[in-house]
Amino acid sequence: MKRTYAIDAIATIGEEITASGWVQSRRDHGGLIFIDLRDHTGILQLVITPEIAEAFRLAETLRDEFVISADGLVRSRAEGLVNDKIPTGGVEVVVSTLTILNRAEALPIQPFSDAQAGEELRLKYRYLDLRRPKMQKLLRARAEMFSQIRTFMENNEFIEVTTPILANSSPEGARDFLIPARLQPGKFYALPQAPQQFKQLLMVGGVPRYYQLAACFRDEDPRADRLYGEFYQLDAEISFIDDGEDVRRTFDPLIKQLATDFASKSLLSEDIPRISYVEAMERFGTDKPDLRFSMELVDLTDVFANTEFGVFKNADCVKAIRVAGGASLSRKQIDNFTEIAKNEGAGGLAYITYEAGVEKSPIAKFLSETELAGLRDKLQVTDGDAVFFGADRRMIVNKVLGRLRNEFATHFKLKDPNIIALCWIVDFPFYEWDETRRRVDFGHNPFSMPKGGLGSLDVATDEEKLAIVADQYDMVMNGYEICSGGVRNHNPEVLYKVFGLLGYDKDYVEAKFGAMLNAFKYGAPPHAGCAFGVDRMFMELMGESNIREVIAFPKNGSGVDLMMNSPSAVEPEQLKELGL
RNA sequence: GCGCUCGUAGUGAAGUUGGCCUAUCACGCCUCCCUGUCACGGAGGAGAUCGCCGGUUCGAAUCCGGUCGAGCGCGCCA
Repeated sequence: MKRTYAIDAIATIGEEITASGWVQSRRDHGGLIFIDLRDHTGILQLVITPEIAEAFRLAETLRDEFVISADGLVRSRAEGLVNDKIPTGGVEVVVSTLTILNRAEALPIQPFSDAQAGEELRLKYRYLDLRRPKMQKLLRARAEMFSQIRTFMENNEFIEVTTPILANSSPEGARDFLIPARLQPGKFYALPQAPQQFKQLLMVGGVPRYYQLAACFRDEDPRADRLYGEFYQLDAEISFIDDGEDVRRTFDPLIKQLATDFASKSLLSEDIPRISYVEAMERFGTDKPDLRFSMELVDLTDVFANTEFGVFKNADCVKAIRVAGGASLSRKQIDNFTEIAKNEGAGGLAYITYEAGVEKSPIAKFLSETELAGLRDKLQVTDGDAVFFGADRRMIVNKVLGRLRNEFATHFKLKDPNIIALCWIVDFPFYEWDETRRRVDFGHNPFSMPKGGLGSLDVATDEEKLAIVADQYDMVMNGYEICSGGVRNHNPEVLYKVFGLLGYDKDYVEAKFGAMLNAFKYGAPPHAGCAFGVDRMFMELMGESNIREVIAFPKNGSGVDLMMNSPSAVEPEQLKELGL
């Protein structure tokens, strides 16, 4: 007897096989029973006739999702009995022995219905949800992507090193998950937000090229593109390089391969553009631009330098985006976009629509003919377009128009799901202005190298500090940040200095990063690296817009695993043992 | 923490300008019939305190207030 998956039955006509799986459906004709047997390869029709009395008796009791095994002869179906809708529709198995391996109660959700259950129930009964062909496909695709990544890394001489899950709390960054240390009462481990320090220590330890498909843990509120609690990174680091471009060039082929060979998408361009942070903010209003559509921000501050229109006159900066076909937007739709603009900090949303060569707008009458002409010229306006303005402080204008650019692209369906547009955003500012605390703070990773090294840090004013550029870079895929990396700071003097500029003294730095500073005293090579958020990248490559959809057992928005009921209370004895 | 949207049989939806709702439909579930179906078909049946609490009203699934839960966004995420 030969064990067979559903799809393999096609190749075994005339043979006796054993097929196992779930009952997808039972069609009981009284004197003849058909069973659709389902496994991960598809559906196989079983035929049970009353001549085989024992099998027939069992078949009459079958219900959806019973787990069964059937022995029988594979035969071609007669003319007219072929089912063209499934690959195995030309064959069927005449059952000689039927075994019920397990029974199933009536299901709380119907995984195979067109009307899919709500997410809450799908997560609670994830093991049923995972039986759907789509989820089976996603599980296998993720394994395939991981396999291609590992092959690529190994071909490029990276070695995988696993780093501790029980690690230290990191002072910067996200909220930590803390683990009480039983053997060290009063002290705590933390789950790593990323293996950042360990991978740098591997460089000091003489590992030239490290990678890891690393679990990372952050206790921050989730989003549609951000899982709660835990996620995976392709974490990598290379020693003896001091230029981020070397890292970027290393990974360009991998990401292109995943987009084309793995996900069967088209690249917007073979060459992956490098765009500076400042340029990205000016052109797209964001540091993670979706390049599948243009609709760039155009600076009109010059055009309106001498304007009489109050809103523009009083603004530091006036910019606009041209929305092709925007003149067709209804009043109500424009109100919706205005609401979005206001949520991003805009006072309102000025706009002009162009129809039959005439401006139609609540604000056109405040603008001179020269201004209107300059505007048309700079934005290359044609009939049917609409132009939307931002006028405020430069930072707010960029943020508002950047968000609107994205919303308009969604509204006008400019985000082609078959195209992958990649870019690297480079030269992030080392420091950022923290508006709430009214002070300069780290913009990103304090471990990255300021461009220009120690010399660049010889500054005093906040303005000068904010102008320092870090050798730090992100890769962006269709508007999602999928990678972040940098040339690391392997020089203790520079590390003291970058913290010093924020008012932290040597003792603070040593207390927080003692292990790494110590290591750097004994011969640390220059090194650089990056980390890809593989779950988010996988989501976009699969054309999904919710990251939980592509993960086997995700937690919900409140950090709860609805299936396992975690987190949960623990026994008082357990707490006592931990001294809590 | 804040904003927006949502919450109706096991599941997915309709009803939400108060009364015609004794709440509709599909799928699922239960009983019976049926030898070529494949979303099998046919006959019958059970199943909902309309998330929860309170209020307005002669009357609330529907209006109001509160509360709980979910999704999305903001804050947050070096």
